[in-house]
Amino acid sequence: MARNKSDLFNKDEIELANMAKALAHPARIKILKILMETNVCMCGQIVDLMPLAQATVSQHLRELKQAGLIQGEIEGPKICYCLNHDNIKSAKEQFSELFLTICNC
Amino acid sequence: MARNKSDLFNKDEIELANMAKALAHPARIKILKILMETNVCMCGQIVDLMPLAQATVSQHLRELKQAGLIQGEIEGPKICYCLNHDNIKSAKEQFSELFLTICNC
DNA sequence: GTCTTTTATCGTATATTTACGATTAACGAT
DNA sequence: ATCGTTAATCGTAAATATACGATAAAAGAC
Repeated sequence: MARNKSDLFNKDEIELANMAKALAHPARIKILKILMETNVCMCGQIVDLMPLAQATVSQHLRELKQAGLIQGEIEGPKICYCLNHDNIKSAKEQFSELFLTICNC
Repeated sequence: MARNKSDLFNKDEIELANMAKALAHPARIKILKILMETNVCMCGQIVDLMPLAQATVSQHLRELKQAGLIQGEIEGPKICYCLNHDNIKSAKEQFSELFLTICNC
């Protein structure tokens, strides 16, 4: 069983689960906050603000990018990361919908 | 590095990440919806509605319980699971706060 | 061209997650 | 006491996530 998740659960559930997975690590939440609250955008600057090695931060950035929560714009040898507001908005709405469904509050 | 996460990230970030992790699987999202939308509450009934084995569903139930999103009340040999509305409300607020922080929308 | 800076990727080790069948435990009914 | 029923747990296999150092790649500066 469970060879191919897309057969077993509906698309909304899978999408939301993926979004939740992207948020399921404190490092990634912190990165999102850094990108919003500071004018930091480069990987190296983020590394300086995090208790993790450069390779690890890069891996987390990739996951956030894959989830669509951030995007990276190449500026010469550096890359300026920024939040993808459209997709964050969409994620926000997906979570809202879930809580609307499961929370009578 | 990263021996003890609690030293490396702040409590809010870790809590939210844990909540996100609890939601980071379509099976668990589906279980929450089932508990809200149907009058099903027993593990066996949930199994019938899911494409997973009883042991696997039980494992997912345990994770939801650990995260505080559901609770189980023993009724003889069965256990009636139900949503923990207080904690779901709290989770909802945590996510809201995150999106308020990272989304200018 | 070569050097420097920046970030991604590789290789790898460890931990966690996910799934299952089989078994156990708990309890009501007989 | 024995028998069903229900759910948890055990044991295990496979996949994924997390972390790191080392290396590679890309691009501007010289």
